[in-house]
This record gives sequence, structure tokens and C-alpha cells, in this order.
Amino acid sequence: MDAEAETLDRLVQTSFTVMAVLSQAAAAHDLSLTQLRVLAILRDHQPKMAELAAHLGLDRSSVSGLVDRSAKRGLVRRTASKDDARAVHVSLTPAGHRLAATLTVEIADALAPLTAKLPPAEQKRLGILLAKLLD
Amino acid sequence: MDAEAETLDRLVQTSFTVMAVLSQAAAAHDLSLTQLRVLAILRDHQPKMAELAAHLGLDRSSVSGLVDRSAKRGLVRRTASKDDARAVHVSLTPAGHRLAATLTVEIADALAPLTAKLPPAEQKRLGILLAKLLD
DNA sequence: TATTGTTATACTCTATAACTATA
DNA sequence: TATAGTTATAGAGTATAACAATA
Repeated sequence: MDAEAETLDRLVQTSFTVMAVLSQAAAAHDLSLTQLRVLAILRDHQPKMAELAAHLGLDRSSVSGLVDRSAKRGLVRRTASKDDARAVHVSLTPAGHRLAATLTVEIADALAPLTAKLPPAEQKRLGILLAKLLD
Repeated sequence: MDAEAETLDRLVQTSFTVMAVLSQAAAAHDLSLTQLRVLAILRDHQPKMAELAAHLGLDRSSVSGLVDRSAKRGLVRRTASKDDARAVHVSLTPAGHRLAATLTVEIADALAPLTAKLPPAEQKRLGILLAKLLD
């Protein structure tokens, strides 16, 4: 395996490790990874159903169910749109905001041991390299 | 957000990007991410059901279904254990090996544009940092 | 008694197709 | 006609509980 393939392989392995941590953090609050993503998106947006579906890369019908289940738990709510009587906005309830904030802390704590394997200078270097990857 | 939190955030975002690429590559062959993981594991091992479940972090009953569906497609097979009449080994069929090899190439091709954003020296540096993370 | 694997059951996630209401 | 959202339906993925066969 050449150097580039090795880097790709480690990127994949790292991603699985990170996703496992995220899944576990979500599961501790009876949330799926998708529901976790919904909370994360709604922290900063109040999208219409179709916009939320686009963000998630899912069909609108799938998002209807996701929002249903999350609303039943009191984490999100639907609100009518001002300008389009067909459209529905989704937003976090106060309980949803609290859970999202809790999860942010818990996920940071759960991931910290990973980056803690690097000295501060290398952590920073990793951050810079990943930023370029995400461009 | 401090430097460490920013690195963590980029690690999470990168992981989602990588997982999206993997999901898409798998979906192109009508495979879920979990089925992709099964093929990857079986490329180098012929585990018992319980071992496969442990690798995947899933219950044995879930793996029974996964192996059922994959076997029905002719990608994997069950074989009796020599030493334990209760145990069942899972392995790739020739078709499973061919698909796994194809996927390896397709995933490398799909991920390459990501690391290609870095010059070779930085790619290598990233690989080294990720290797430390995975230790 | 403990372990291996399967089956029955239930719920979540997801997509497709058909529908309603509005634009 | 086209778009926003929901509902009905179907299949995959997952876990729990109960079971049969073997250790």
C-alpha cells in the first residue's frame, strides 16, 4: 500500500472511530445518529421540512417521520410559515435546546481522549490539515 | 471555540464527509454501510458469528439477519466449525471477494479528491497524525 | 449450567407512490 | 401545473426475549 492509500485508510478508520463515539453519545440519550444531526442542524436554523431534508440528504417523507418522533419526545416543534401556507418550519423546543447543549459537551468530552494523544502543537497542525480537506 | 474544540469539530465534519462517500459507494452496489463493513472484515477473516458480531458491535441476532441477506445475494456463506458443533463460520464467496475488491478500488477513487487537496508532504503528515490518533 | 446461533417480535430509518392543500 | 408536506406501505437494520443444540 502506498503512502496516499495508507493515509486514506487511516482517514476511514478514524471516521469509523469518531462515528462510533457519536453514536454512543446519541444512544445514551436514546437518539439515533440522524436524530443527533437533526438537533445539531436545528441549533442554528429553523428550516422548512424540505430544507431539513436537503441538509440531511433524505427524502421529505423520511424527515416527516423523524420530526414526528422527535416532536413526540418534546424536542422539536413544527410552526407554520408566514409567507407560504404549505410550508412548515421545524425548530428546537427549550428541552431540545437543553439536550443539544448537553450533547455538545458530552461529545466533546468523549472525543477529547482521541486528540489528547497528540501534543498541543500537533493537535493544531491536525486541525489545519483537516480544514484544508474540508474546503 | 478554542483550538482543541475546533480540531474536534473538524474531525467530526471530516468523518461525516468520509462516511457519506462510503455510504454512496456502498449504495451503488445496493449495500448498506454495515454490509460494507461485513465485506471488509471478511476479506481478511473467517470469524464465527459471535466474533463477527463483536467486531461490528452488534447483537448476534442482528448479525444473523445481516448474514442471511448477504448470503441470499451470494456474497457470503456459512460453514460449520470443526471443533464446536454449535459454532458457524462466515466467509466470502468468490463473488463476495470480487465485490469487495471492486469496492476497495471505488472507495479509494471516491476519497482521493479529498486528500488530493493537500500536497504530498502534507498528505503524509496527515497520515502520521491520524496513525497516532488510532494508536 | 453456560454458550452459540436462530427465531419471533417490535421499533426506527429509509424510499416510493399516492394523496391534500396551496402556489 | 408545480410544490410542500403527509400518509401508506415495504424492506433493511437493530435490540430484547425465548428457544434448541451443544459444550
